[in-house]
Amino acid sequence: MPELPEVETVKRGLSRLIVGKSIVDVISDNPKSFPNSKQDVESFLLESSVLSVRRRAKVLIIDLSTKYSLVIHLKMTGQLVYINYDDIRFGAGHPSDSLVGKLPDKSTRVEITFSDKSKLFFNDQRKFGWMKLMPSDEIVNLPFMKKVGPEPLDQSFTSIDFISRFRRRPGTSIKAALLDQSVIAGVGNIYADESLWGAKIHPKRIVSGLSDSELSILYREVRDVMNLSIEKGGSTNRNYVDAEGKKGSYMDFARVFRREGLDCPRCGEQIIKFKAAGRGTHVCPVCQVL
DNA sequence: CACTTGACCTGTCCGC
DNA sequence: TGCGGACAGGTCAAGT
Repeated sequence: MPELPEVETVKRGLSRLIVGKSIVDVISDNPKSFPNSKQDVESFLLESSVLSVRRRAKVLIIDLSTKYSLVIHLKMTGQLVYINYDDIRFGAGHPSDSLVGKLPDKSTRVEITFSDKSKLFFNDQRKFGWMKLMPSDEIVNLPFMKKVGPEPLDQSFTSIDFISRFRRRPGTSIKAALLDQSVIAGVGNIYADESLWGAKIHPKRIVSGLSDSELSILYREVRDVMNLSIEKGGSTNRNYVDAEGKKGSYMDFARVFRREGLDCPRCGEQIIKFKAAGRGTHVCPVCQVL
């Protein structure tokens, strides 16, 4: 899933839905998805309550009253879906109504129950994702957190910052650099292709060959595309759903991603697909030249 | 050192 | 309908 806009959408949903709730039970089916000792779970997760939900890059952080946090990476197919059975019984009409009776399913890796009987399901078809319990103040020491680049949507993150970060990777392709989380945080395959199309830059161009002005346009595109996607609730390419099980609609607005064979919305040429930086890559061959 | 490729898993889709 | 292979939103380890 889950690039920055999708994780941000889940974060906003969970902030609204689970802050203040107390955890009373946890079931997990897979040690890779939930690599926590029974002792830690009993001491720091059960009977704790949720203080806040945060996001850094594509990582979600649920802070608990025990000064521990659940650190969660959804990787490709992870979902976090909350269901409040009382809301449904009383006819509050939440989107998650349609999921009642469907979860847990065979992709459910962790099921967290709150004191009001509502539940949070961590589903992950491919089992790449994980949900790790750790002391809140140790999160910054995780290797990923130490190396991850700045948040591109932060107010304080300027085009000057963007350009100087990319200048540190002069020899690589612009698509590989965009996907590299240590350059800037949160861009994945969808938004890399979408923003490169917006900036009229071919994904295989080498960073050193790009002008400051081109990088500055790319900076704006990255931010515009991800802000638009957050507004649309993210992209549901395959598995992604938000905290209430709803799909995101950014794919309806995508200009190149998964649109191979269709017309470029700018010039009408057919979109093509090939492999770049090891990933399926979508390009308008007229707007984006090597 | 900088950069690229393979592995981690399961499910789906496409061609034979 | 069945089967093999390619491919899928991310990140790390191992390779060049």
